[in-house]
Amino acid sequence: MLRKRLLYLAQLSAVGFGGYYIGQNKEKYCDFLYGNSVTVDGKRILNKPGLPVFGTVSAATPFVETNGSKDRISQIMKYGFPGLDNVRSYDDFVLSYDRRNRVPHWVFEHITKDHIAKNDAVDRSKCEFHPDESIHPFFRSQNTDYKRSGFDRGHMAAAGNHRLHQKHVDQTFFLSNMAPQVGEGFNRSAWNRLEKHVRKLTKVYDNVYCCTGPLYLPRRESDGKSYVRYQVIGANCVAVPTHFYKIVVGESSDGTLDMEAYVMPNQKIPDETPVSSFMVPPETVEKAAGLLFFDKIHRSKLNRINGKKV
DNA sequence: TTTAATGT
Repeated sequence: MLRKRLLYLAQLSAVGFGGYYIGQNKEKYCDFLYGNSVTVDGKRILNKPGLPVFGTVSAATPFVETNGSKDRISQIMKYGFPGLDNVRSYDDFVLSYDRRNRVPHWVFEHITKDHIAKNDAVDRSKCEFHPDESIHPFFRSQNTDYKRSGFDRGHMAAAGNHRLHQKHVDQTFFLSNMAPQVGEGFNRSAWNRLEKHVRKLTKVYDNVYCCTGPLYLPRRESDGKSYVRYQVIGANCVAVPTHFYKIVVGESSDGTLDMEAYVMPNQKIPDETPVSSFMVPPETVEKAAGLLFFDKIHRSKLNRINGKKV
């Protein structure tokens, strides 16, 4: 049974990332992206989202007081930490900003029927893209960075998920919520279809929780070595991600939870490609992004992952 | 329908 599940996950991996290499070899180019188990004290543990194998609080967390060492920490860090995670809370979504790449690390949304219902008081065409003044000017992206770059200012928290108030949609137009996306064939089609799929989940689930962000995946080059290679645009060198991920949890009225995870390459994707072909095991995204998603979810509440009973 | 850029 376990063997069968591992095989299933391996197949999903091949399908999901195959999109990046359509018609090319499907050879693994970075083993850690595909691993679905970890070794702790010599024991192999199958990764499962929602199972914080290592605990959620790092031993290096600067705010944990142990044996009166707090004073030492404040001595060392007297003149400030170089960075924490730059979390920004807006009225209807939350994000963590990647100051190095001038795009989000992750964007979190809670979506219900109400949030996406038709609302004449809300008009997307009134919205304008604005630089986010809450980001330090060194790390802030500007409209000029995107202008004539060939890339769309692609929403991470989708405008269509925030139709409760005009103010909510407006806030999704901060450039801190954007990443450069291929326009035709991606943002305006395949990625848009994925966003619509997520909105449709509110027909099935009372509550939908959605985390979205960029990935910079390594690929094998002709010398046989793996490199992470991505374009940067504009005077502020805004990173063009190689891929984007979306991890969704649907919560039913009885409290049971279903999870779906997707990775799509930031490139023109044939229109007929079904959204489901971009499904990947959630832990694959976690390893690639360096993030843990929904790690407060208790295993007993998790019903399905990517449509498969767990 | 929703996703956007470009040129005037």
